[in-house]
Amino acid sequence: MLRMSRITDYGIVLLTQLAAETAAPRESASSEAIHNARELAARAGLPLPVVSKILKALTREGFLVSQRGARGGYALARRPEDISVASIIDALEGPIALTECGTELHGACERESRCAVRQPWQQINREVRKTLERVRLSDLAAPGPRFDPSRAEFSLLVNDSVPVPPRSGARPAE
Amino acid sequence: MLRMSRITDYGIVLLTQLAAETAAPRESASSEAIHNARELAARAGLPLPVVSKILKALTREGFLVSQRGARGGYALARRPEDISVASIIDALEGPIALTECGTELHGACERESRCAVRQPWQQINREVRKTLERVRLSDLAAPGPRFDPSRAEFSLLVNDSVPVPPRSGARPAE
DNA sequence: ATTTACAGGACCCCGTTGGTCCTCTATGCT
DNA sequence: AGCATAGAGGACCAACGGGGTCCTGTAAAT
Repeated sequence: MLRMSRITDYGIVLLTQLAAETAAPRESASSEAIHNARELAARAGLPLPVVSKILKALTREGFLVSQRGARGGYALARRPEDISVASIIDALEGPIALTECGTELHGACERESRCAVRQPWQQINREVRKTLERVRLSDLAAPGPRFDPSRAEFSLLVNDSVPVPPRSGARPAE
Repeated sequence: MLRMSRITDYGIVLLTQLAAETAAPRESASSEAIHNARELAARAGLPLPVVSKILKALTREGFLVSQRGARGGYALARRPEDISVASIIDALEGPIALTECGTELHGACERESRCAVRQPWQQINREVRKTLERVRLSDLAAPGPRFDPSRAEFSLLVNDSVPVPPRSGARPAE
């Protein structure tokens, strides 16, 4: 169904949690914004090992900064409004492309030179990507009821204490 | 990578072939526009059984009309400009949704009432869907160099005799 | 030194997807 | 009438990838 992988879904949820925290109370720069994997997993209602894996990936990809050792954890590396949903998907899922030949890279499909649908697909992919680029992490985390579809500002309830279980498959963290 | 299934990809290629045929030479209504599965498979460079399966599905879903028996085959049920890419994806792949809770139907995610990212995702899905709805089969099949991203009109070469192998995995039909 | 947490792997199971095949029915042709 | 063609429908299978677990190493705080 035109799906993203679950990992990406989870990743966005986790980043949203961090972003909400960051945005909401104060713009306290440092220590308040750090959260360890266990805590984030619990809040998201996801198994710790999975969350851990995702957080590591997000760190490698530059979305998070990590602090090792006791009292360590993760914090956003950039401001939520500087992180687009498209970039998260790129990082966790590879380049956004509905079809293989939708990628700009050549060679994936051998007879691509004669393919009639290749160019249109690339165009479609660009459109979809633009849509996803307009949506920022701050839009997902924003508590205010801003809501303008064409500008991609969304409203939602951020419930700080009881968060964000994304899918039916999610089991309680342990 | 935010992928569509290969079946859907193939389906769009097949429909595009039919559409190009319909549009290009003349608007001959009837007998010229019918093509059997074997022929379409050969032209697409895809295995016949797979193509057959897809064509059956597209018929069930109302995109094609079929003629059984000798000299039978398939033809477009509607005009190419009345068929959106979104509707094809819907038919072959289920509802367009990046995440499960992106669907409008409830109950998929048990704790959806408290989920912070649900509403934004629904919005995002609607945006993506709108993009895919603007693209019509006629845009994919059109030989002319119309090209206006914002209006979703695309240019491409339609090579009539040697067509449209979609992916690297495709083997010659037999 | 001990404990807490992240880093980076290896590993494995299960579902989905793509692909095949077989039988039945409808239609055209001779 | 009978044969050949072509779609309908469904069972079945095999490969791949995703998501989930676990283990070992290292950094930092107390």
